Order: sequence, then C-alpha cells, then structure tokens
Amino acid sequence: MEMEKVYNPQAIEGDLYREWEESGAFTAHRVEGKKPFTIVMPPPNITGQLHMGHAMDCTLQDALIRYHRMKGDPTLWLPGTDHAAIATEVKIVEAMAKEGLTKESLGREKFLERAWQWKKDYGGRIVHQQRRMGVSCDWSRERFTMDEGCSKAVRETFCRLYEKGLMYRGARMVNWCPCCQTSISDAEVEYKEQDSHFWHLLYPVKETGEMLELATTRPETMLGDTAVAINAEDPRYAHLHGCHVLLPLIDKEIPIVCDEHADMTKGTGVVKITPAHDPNDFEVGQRHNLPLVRVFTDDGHMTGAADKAENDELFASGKAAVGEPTVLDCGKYAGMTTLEARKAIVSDLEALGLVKKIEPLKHEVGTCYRCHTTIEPMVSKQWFVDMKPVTIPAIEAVKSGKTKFVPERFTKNYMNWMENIRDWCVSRQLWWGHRIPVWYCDDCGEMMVLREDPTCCTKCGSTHIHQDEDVLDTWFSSALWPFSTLGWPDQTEDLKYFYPTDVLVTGYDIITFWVSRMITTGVEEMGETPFHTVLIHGLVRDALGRKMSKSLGNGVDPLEIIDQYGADALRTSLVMGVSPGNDMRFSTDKVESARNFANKIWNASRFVLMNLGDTAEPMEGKTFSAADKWILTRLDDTIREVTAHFEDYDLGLAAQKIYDFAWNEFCDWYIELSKVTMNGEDQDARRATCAVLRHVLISLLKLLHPFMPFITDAVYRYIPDTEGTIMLSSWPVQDAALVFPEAAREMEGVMDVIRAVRNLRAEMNVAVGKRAHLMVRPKEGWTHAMAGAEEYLKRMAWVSEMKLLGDGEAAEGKTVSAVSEAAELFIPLGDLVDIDKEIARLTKERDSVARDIQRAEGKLGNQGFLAKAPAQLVEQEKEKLAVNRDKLAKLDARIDDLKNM
RNA sequence: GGGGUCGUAGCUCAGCUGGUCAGAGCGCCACGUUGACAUCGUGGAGGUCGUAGGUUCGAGCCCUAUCGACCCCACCA
Repeated sequence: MEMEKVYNPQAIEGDLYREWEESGAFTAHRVEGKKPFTIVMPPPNITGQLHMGHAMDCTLQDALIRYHRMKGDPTLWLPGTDHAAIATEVKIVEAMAKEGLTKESLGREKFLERAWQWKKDYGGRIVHQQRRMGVSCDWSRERFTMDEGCSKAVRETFCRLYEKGLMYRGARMVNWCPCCQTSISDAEVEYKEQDSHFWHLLYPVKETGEMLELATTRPETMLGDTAVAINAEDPRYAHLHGCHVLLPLIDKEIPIVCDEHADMTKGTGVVKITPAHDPNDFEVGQRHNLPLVRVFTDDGHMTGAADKAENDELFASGKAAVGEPTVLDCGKYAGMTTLEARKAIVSDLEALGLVKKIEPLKHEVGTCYRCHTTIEPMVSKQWFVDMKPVTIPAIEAVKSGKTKFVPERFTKNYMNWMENIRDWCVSRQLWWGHRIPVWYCDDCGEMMVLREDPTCCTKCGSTHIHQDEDVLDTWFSSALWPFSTLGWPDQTEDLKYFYPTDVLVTGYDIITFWVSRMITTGVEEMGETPFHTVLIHGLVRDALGRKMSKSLGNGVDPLEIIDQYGADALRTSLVMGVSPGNDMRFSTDKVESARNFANKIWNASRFVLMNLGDTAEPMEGKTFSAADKWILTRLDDTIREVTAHFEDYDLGLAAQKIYDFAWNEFCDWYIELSKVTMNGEDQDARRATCAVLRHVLISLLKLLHPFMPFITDAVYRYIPDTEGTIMLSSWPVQDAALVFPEAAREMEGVMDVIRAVRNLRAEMNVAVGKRAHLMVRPKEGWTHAMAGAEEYLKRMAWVSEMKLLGDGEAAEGKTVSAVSEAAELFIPLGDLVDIDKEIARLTKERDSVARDIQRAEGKLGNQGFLAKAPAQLVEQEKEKLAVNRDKLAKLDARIDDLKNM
C-alpha cells in the first residue's frame, strides 16, 4: 500500500485503535516471577466529558504504560469512572428541573433509576472519548466506583472503621450548602472575597444597664446567640464577669462568658456567640455548655413555628439526643432567607438605636465548590472519620520514602495537610452515592452498622427498622480505588499480583482530596502504601493563562482538536517540553507544530521505505560510512537519554529529546547525508546505509511510540520484516557494537565544514542553486576526514568541485574564506569579492575568537580553577584554547594576505 | 499568618546533582520548486537569564533581601 504524501491521522486512528483493542494487546497478564508495572487510572467523573486536563492526564499515563509494556513488564492500566456523588446529583437535578420535576416529587427509587441511566449515557461517552486519545488501558478490567465490588469495599471499610472506633456519628459543625442541601467537607469549600460590612451592635447588660458594643459580619445569626464572650484578662470588662445581656429583639437573657476566643486586641474585644451557626462559637459553646439554637432551616431560611414544633417532637420522642440543637421560632423573621433576615434585623435594630456603626469590609466568604452558594456553618448530625490515628502511618509512609512525590516539592502540600488533619465528615445528604450502611430500630433505638442488609433489629428483633438516609462523600470510595478495583476485600489473584501499584498520575489540585486519602486507607487497610510514586502534573490553561472553565467559555474540546490534528499531535502538544508539576498553556500553535512533526516523521519514513523497497537489510556484517556511524552513535546517546528521562518521569524532556533527534539529526542531517550513498554506485555501501536507515527509523519509532502511538504503529507496519504492532515490540536498548565515537567526531567536523560553507555562501549572497568551487586546507589530523568528505560537501553545500590543499599551500585567486574546527575553507568568487568587505567580515570573526581565547586564558590562569576544577574540565578548556589559538592565527594570516592583494 | 510556584530572545516555555546553557517552538527577516516532506529547506536578527547583594576558582542554576504575577492552607467576632 502506498503511503500518502501527507500524513492523515483520520485515515488510520480509528481502525488502529479497534485493532489494538480487539487483539487483546491492552489486556494485562500476570506472569509469575516478573514484577508488574501498574497504574490505576484516576476515574473521571461521569458528569461531563473529557477535557484538556484529562487529556494530559491520560497522555502521561499512557506514555508510561506503553514504555513499560515495551520494556517487557507485565503491564496493567486499570480504567474506570467515578459516580461523583454531589456533582452528578446536581446535574441530574438540573436536568429534572427542566422537566418540572424535583427529587422529592420523584422519590428516591425513581431518582436513582434516572441516575443509573445517566451513568450509562455519560460514563459511556467519556470512555469513548478516552479511546479517541489512544489510551492503552485494560478495558476488560474497567471499574465504576459504585459497581458491586467497589460498593462492597466501601461497606467493608465503613464497618471496619466503625469497629475500630474511628467512625463516629456526632452533632458537629459542618459546612452546609443550602442549595445542594447537604453538608460538604472543608476541602470542598471555596473561599471568595466579597464586599460586606461590619455591623457594630449594642447589647444591653442586664445587671448594669450599660451597652456592650460588639461587631459581627452576620447579624442574621443574632437570634441564635446563646452567650456573649469577653476575655477574662480584659480590664475593660472585668466588672461584667458573671453578668448577662438581654438579646435585643427577643429580650432573651444570655450569659456573658469568659473565653480565650475573645481577642482583646480585636475590635471591642466582645464577641457574640452563636454556637449553632459558627465553628468557633461552637467550640466556645462546648467549653461553656451553652445551648445550641438553630435559626436557619436546611434550605437557608429563618426557622419558624412549624420548624420548632417538628424539632420539639423529635426531642419528645427521644430521637434527638442531648447535645443536638433546638430550633427557635424566629417570629416575624420566619421564612425569610438569610439575606432578607439580615436586612430586616439590621433595620429593626437601627430603629431601636442598637446599631452603633456600619463599616464596609472585604472578607472571605465560604462558598460551595459545586454551586457557589454561600456556605452556612451549621450544627448537624453527621458521620465522621477520626483521622488522626490513621494519618500517622500515612505520614510515615511518605517520610520514609515509601511513596515519593514527583516533583518532590509537592511533599510539602501533603505533609502540611496531613499534619493539620481534621476529622472527615463523610456523610452527605444526597441520594446518589453509597448509602451509609447503618440501620436504626424504630422501637428500641438500636443503631446497627452492618456488612449485610438486616431484616430486623439485631437487638430486639423488631422489623421496624430504617436505614440511614445519607450517602457517603464521593471521595470515600475514591480513597479505596487502588485496591477496591483489584478485588479487595476479596484476596483476588489480581490484588495479590498488582498491589501495590506503581505510579499515580494526577494534578496537584487533588493531593488533599484524594492522594492523601488513598495513601491513608491503603496503609490502613492493605498495610502497604498504594503506589511508590505520585507523579504530579499541572493544570492545562488557555492560551492566555486562564483556567479553562465552563463559565469563561474558554474550554477546548480535546475531540475537536483530535478531529482536526490527530490524537498524536494533541498528545505531543500536551507533554513536550512541559516540566512536571507546572501549569501549561494550551494553544493550537503547539498542536500545529506537533502535527507538523507527525508529518515530518511520516515523510522521513516514506523516504526510508522508498529506498528500502521490500528488503529488510540486516545490520550484521556491514561496513558503515562515516554518516552511518555518526547517526548510530547519536541514536545510542538518544536511547540512553530518553530512557533515563522515562525512568525519572520527566516525560516532557523525553519527548523533547526524541523530537530533536528525529528532526535535527535524523531528518536534517542523516537522511540528507545518506542520499550520497543511496545515489552512489557502491552497492555494499548502499546496503549498509539501507540497514542503518531501517534500524534508526525503527528505533526512533519505538522511542516515539509512547507519545505518538498511532503514527508510529502505522508506519511500523509498512517497514519490511516487522511483525505485529509496535506497541508489543521491544524498547530500544543501547548497543556498544553500534557506537563509533571517533568516526562520529570526524563526521561532526565535516558537518561543521558544511555549515561553514553554507554560511559563507549565504553571507556572500550566493544563490543556493549555484554551485561553487571549494578549496579545503585541513588542519592537523583532519586530512583523512576531509578527503572523504567531498561527496557530502557536494550534496550538502552545493559544491561543484573540491580541491584539497596541502599544509601551507595557498588558495588561488580571489576567495572568501572561513575557518572551522577541521579545516580552512576558500571559495573563489572572482571579481565578485569586495576585498574590504571580506576583511571586515573576517575581522569580526577574528575578534570573536580572540574574546574566546581571552576568556579561556583567564580561566586557565586562575590558580583556583586549576586546583579545584575537575581535571577533565581543565583539559577540555586547554584543548579549546589550542583550537582557538590556531584559528586565530589562521584568520590573522588570511587577513594579512587579503590586505596585501 | 504558614507554605509553594513563576519572572530566561517579540510570544509560549525548556534548561539534570553550580563548569560548551545562553536553548527550543512559534513569530520575524533574507534566500530557495536540490524527486521524503512548503505541515518543507538553508542562513540570519533578537536575551548583561526581574533587581541588589552574598557564597564559590566558577551561578539562570545555591543563599539573603527586594520588586512583580500567581497558587494552596489556615483565619478574620
């Protein structure tokens, strides 16, 4: 089959991927006695579609996976998707709203049916998109965080934590989203600066009648105040210890308490305490045994009589325990939103003259990371994980180096989070997620935490039982991902063989959410950290450096890019030259240049294949040309460098090296040089070069395959005597028999001469097509190399005829000249040469060489340098000096000659 | 308040444990239809590596300070 002149990715990608997948090439196999290489894919949310972040994420993973597969490791890349509890539920509710439906109107069961349908639709879509990227993961092992196995793992973990006393239920302060109507974890709160005010309020002291001034940013919470705090050391208020204030508007008597939370240096030193609606106040409340009074409903309105009645009933029935908040009937404010209540309360207080002043203030307000609604801190009954005990071994795992972050600096992020860990609120008031495996007996009040669904109360046998309404935080199941996906809690063969996995690839933005929790649960449940390396990458930003987001509308759809430029080009543009952990800007310019690179590879391959015909010339028994030896040596260097970069996870540099080798050395130099032999008469030499062209091309394609899987495999199949797919071929290794340092050095010298001639011609404005005579006077030791360079010079530097001059032999006629490392060059240009101009040009070069000499002499004249610098470096410097001195002498002589003409 | 990142050619960025590191891509200028490739080739211009000190024989690369852009965590009655 003939190769097209221009590489067309659309023509091959789809078929190639299908073939890979159907052939089972992605499937992992356990090979006893061989150490596997395993990556568990961070599961994308089923909410949306693939974005550039995913594209980068899976490109990095796929590159690592393909590299290891070619190295011969039993390789597993396990894919999957995440149910993304709150994110998905929000989407589904939005979609339902368009049909005029609500969760409540639908009911839990019907809602979940919809959710599963959603999963089917969108989960499938994202997986299709990943395939377009060329990911070589083992689809036969694909998992979902809510599939049977993962759910079992979740339940097991919950029960174990409970049994160890690390999972508890308690009334605690949570971040409440009135819009999503659920609690969210601290990590899910986004702080945003907002314009607001400081309201300075006056509370009358009952005993003394004086007015206590205090400031608040949330006056609407005042009805829930159950104390006012002052600092015990504060002399201003020493006389108020043990006194009370009358809470304005409702004339409720509340105590003045002394607490360290009241900071004498801030404001008036007086703080109102609303234990039910502020985290700090909650703490104060605990210390002073203050009642908790709720004034907000779950959906962000002021509580009223009905709410109070409902709450009272709970207490009466004994279902609400001591320590839970009571509810206030806010009277005229009942039913208002918190913002409406703020206005109303402030204006009523103003009417009473109880607002001393209002000052403007910018402050950070917590918002929900999903819907961006302002978070209301609220006391509510939730399930928490006691994190401190499980965190200690997880910190140790990183400290001891069992898990390393790449780049290392992200270790600090991890440590900072872990060392200041707080209890993790894991219950969510949602329907989509893993239901909390806890049942309550309606008759005896027994609480049951169970691995299997019960039919009756385990204590009293009553069948009047109900399950906890809440589900678990989505990160709870994510935390188990590295082993739940391998079959845990069952001791499966996969689990035994592939756990612990090797590398986790993810963005720095979820180190706290996810990475820390995987390490924690991995160490806790499996006794072993889930991966030895965490490879952190940055965010993909838009061309202007902004985060890609829906609201900005600056997101780029990876699929559109693939349609236009091909998956290989997209992948390459996302990794090449990108340094680990740093954000990158995405631009179509980059994709375009990657696309051009693909085309370059395609055409270089075409050239090779046109010359090979149908024969696969072997490397054995050949006599290689100087150029052959040079490219083989350079290939060896490149294999070493690229492999080293893969081992260091520095994929950006690995890709860059391959690019440079392919384009600058293989295409620009070797292919051009090879034309000399390919068009020559010497059949042996021709066969040798054919062998080298084929060998280097194959090696290059292999090195490139992890980044550009499609084009490399497509081309590989055209090459005579290759079998199967390149993805299952072997990674190139260095071969001492194919390294020729001396020959390579000579070739570099010749290349330098070629550059010098091109340079001369360009400066003299000699048209490329116009051939020129060349006289070459080799320097000492270069005669042999230069004598063999004639054909190269003819082809590469448009020389018509080359004449070798002996040592000291003068060039005839008017010439322009140059001095390179290997030789002096003269090109006769007849009367075209302006002698003064030529002198000026040479003088400029001479001065530059003189500067180099000066620098080298300075260095070598420095005792410190001679004494402390490595000997090799000193030697190198001396050589360089000698070469330059020679060059300077030649230039001076030449300038003299010209002046005498 | 604690921690971190970035500031290198017009633009986007690479530069490994300090010693050919002053680089690449894009852009720009000049020339070019040499049968792999114009998604190309050849040549060229452009930077005292934010600023000021310091360590060192030697510093984009280490230290200190400073300016500028940004991120994370904690907190702000």
